Formats: sequence, C-alpha cells, structure tokens
Amino acid sequence: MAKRKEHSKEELREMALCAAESLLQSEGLKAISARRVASEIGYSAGSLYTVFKNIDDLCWQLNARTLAQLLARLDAVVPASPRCCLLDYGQAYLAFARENPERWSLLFEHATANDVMPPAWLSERILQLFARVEQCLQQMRPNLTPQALELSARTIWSGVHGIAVLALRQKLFVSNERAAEMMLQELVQQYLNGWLSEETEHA
Amino acid sequence: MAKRKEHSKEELREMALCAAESLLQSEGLKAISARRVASEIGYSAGSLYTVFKNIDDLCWQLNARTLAQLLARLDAVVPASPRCCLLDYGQAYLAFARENPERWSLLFEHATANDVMPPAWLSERILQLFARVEQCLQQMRPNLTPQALELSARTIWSGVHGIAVLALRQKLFVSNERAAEMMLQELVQQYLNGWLSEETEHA
DNA sequence: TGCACGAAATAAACACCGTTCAATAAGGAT
DNA sequence: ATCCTTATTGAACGGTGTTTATTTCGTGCA
Repeated sequence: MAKRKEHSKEELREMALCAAESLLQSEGLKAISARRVASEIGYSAGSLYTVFKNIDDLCWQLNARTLAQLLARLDAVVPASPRCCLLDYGQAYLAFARENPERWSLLFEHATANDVMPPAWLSERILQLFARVEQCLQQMRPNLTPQALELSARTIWSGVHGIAVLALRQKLFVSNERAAEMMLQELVQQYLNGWLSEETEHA
Repeated sequence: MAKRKEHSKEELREMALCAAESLLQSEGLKAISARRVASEIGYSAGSLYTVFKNIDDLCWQLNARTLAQLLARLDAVVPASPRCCLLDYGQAYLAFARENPERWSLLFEHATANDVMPPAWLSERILQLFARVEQCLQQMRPNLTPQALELSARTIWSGVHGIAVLALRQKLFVSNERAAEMMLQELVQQYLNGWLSEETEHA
C-alpha cells in the first residue's frame, strides 16, 4: 500500500482536525479515536502521529479552534454601556455553549491531568477574555485598584461559567426553558448593583 | 480456579467501591478499570458484573457516595445568620472540591451522555442542596415568590460552582493562593447586597 | 532511460480497555 | 458419595492508543 498522497503535513493536520470536530459534534467525544479519525480522511491511524503528538494533543488543538470561535463570538458583541456589554458577553458565552455542547464540554472538561498543550496558549486566551471583562468593570469604577478589578472580573466570569456548566448538564432543575438566560441576567445585575453601591458607600 | 469466597454480594460491592475510590484518589480516573479494580480486591473482572451493570454504573455509585459526603459536609455548617450560612455553604463546597479533586471532578464531569443512574437520586440530592440555599434566601426576603427564590438560589449556587470549577482546574490565573475563597466571599456578598437592595427599592 | 535514494504511509504488533459467556470448582443437600 | 446450585473464572471479541519495521512511491541523478 502506501500510495503517496498529495497532502502536505499542514493539510493533513487540517483535515484531521476537521474530521475530529465533525465526529465530536455528531457522535460525541467517544467517537474521536485515532483509527476512526484517520479512516474518515482516508489515512491510517499511524499517520496521525506524524502531525499530533498523541490523541490528547489532537483534542487540545481542537480546543484551540473552539476557543478561537468562542472568543470571536464575544468580539462580535457591539460595545454599548459596560453593563450591557457584560450581559452580552455572558449571553454570547451561554449561547455558544448551548449551540456547541460537545465542543464546549471538551474545551472545559478535557483532562487537565497531564502535560500536553494547555498552559501556553490557553492561559493567554483566557487572560484575553478576563481582560475584556476587566475593561468593562473599570469603566464603571475607574478608581478601583487593578487587584480589585482582577478579582471582580474573575468572580463575575466564574459565575457566568457556572451557569453555563449547570445549564448544559441540565443540573438546574428548574421549570423554565430559558432559566439559564434569566439567571445570567439576575447574576450580573445583582452583582453589579452590589458592587457599585459598595463604592457610593465608601465615598 | 474459582475458589468460592466468603463475601456476600453486598460485601463485594462495598469492596469494589472502596478499591475504586482509592484508585481514583491516588491515580486518577484512568486508573479505574474493571480488571484493575477487580484485581485490587482479589477478584476477576467478570465478577464485578454481578454487582454493577457496567463500569459507568460503578462510577455513578461512587459518585453517590461522594455526593453524600459533600452534603454531610454542608450539613455540618452551623446555622448562623442566613448570610453567613450561604457563605459557609460556599466555603464548605470549595473546600471539599479542593480536598477531593478527583472525586469531585468525577461527580460533576462524568459523562451524562447515556442512560444510567444519574437522574433519579442525583436530581433529588441536588434539589436538597438547592432547598437549603432557598431556605437561607427566604429568611432574608420572606415575601418573595417561590419562583423568584428558586431562580436566585440556583443563580447564587451556579456562581459558587463556577468558582469551584475554575479554581480546581486552575483557570483563574490570579496571583493569590486563596483567590477562590476571596472570590466566593465577593460573589455572595455583592450578589446579596444587590438582591436585598432590590427589595427596599420596590418598597 | 533506468536506477537508487529518501520520504510517506501502512500493516502489524503490543498492551491495554469493557463486556460476555461457557466452563469449572466449591459448598451444601440428599 | 453423589448431585446440584451458584459463585467465579478464563478466554474470547472487538475496540482503544501508540510504536515500528516494511513497503511503496515520487523524485533527482547518472
């Protein structure tokens, strides 16, 4: 066998990632296996190892794309008042999670156990996201210390993330279909109200 | 072979769960395999299938124990003011997650994909937890509708959960070692401040 | 043109995995 | 002592990730 294909390594990588992404969306994480992904693009399993360190590596590269899309979605939020902006970020985050449940789950639940890719680029992009949130918050309370802004941004974003997690896993057990969206609204509004009144108190 | 052991089915189940729990804590999820767990208790893999429907079932039974411990921990919170109570619930939740990272992860990230155990008992216990939170909130705003309390309880608890998730996965990227605890404090206090001021506004 | 070189791809192997099931051995009953 | 029941097993099946010797091809050189 072994007919030499006309694909460069970069093309191969691209094809494999697309195939894996499609398998992930249609059949879930367990459908991503070396043999399956390879056969989907007309290669044998071994070939993947010329392009990926291992299957975990493939998953992380897939996650990189997912995260890029997610961030692009947040970028599409039109800048309005800081409060609206935060709300829209949250809604965009939740919407993305709902529309891409498998990819979103893989991105946030894929075993951080070992050694592979995550640290470098993932950290950087998450920090980008936090930076956006901090920017909104700073517009609302320009006199706050960077440390305090840092903390508040992460707090509010953790809340958003938590809502997305539980909504996706259907662990909210609440009647309303769009409960998560309402909770998001509730969380951001109440938190910000408390957070803003804190300033007027001290003044 | 097949020397008949002196263990009842219930004992076997107990031994297997203990072995699996210990493997999970010491070597992570991937160490839980039928052959491994069985060998740990001096049985062969097939025997486990007289007691568990499959490995997923074993994991869910393991999760049932983890959740029971977690709830017991929350029960140990001494009843103080509603506000303190909520804070302490959050801190207990976070502490448990930190102390039992593998078991906590399995509990909340184990594939909800298929058909097995989760719905019945898991739902019930999560509702118990939400009920506690609702109780605290109701003490603070006795005139609120049940629907509103339901929503607020889930909102605040999602926030707590989100903080625990990101802290455990080290996705907060913040200098302070005890940032998560500070964020928890921040979240609950600011949310409650906003939530309470809402009432006085309307009054 | 023919040929050798090097790279690309594979098939096969290894050691695992979950799950099923026929075969077996041990204890109790007769 | 024989039978019967039942707990237990080993082996099998098809799957997994990963490595590597082998094969096959495209290309450059004589």
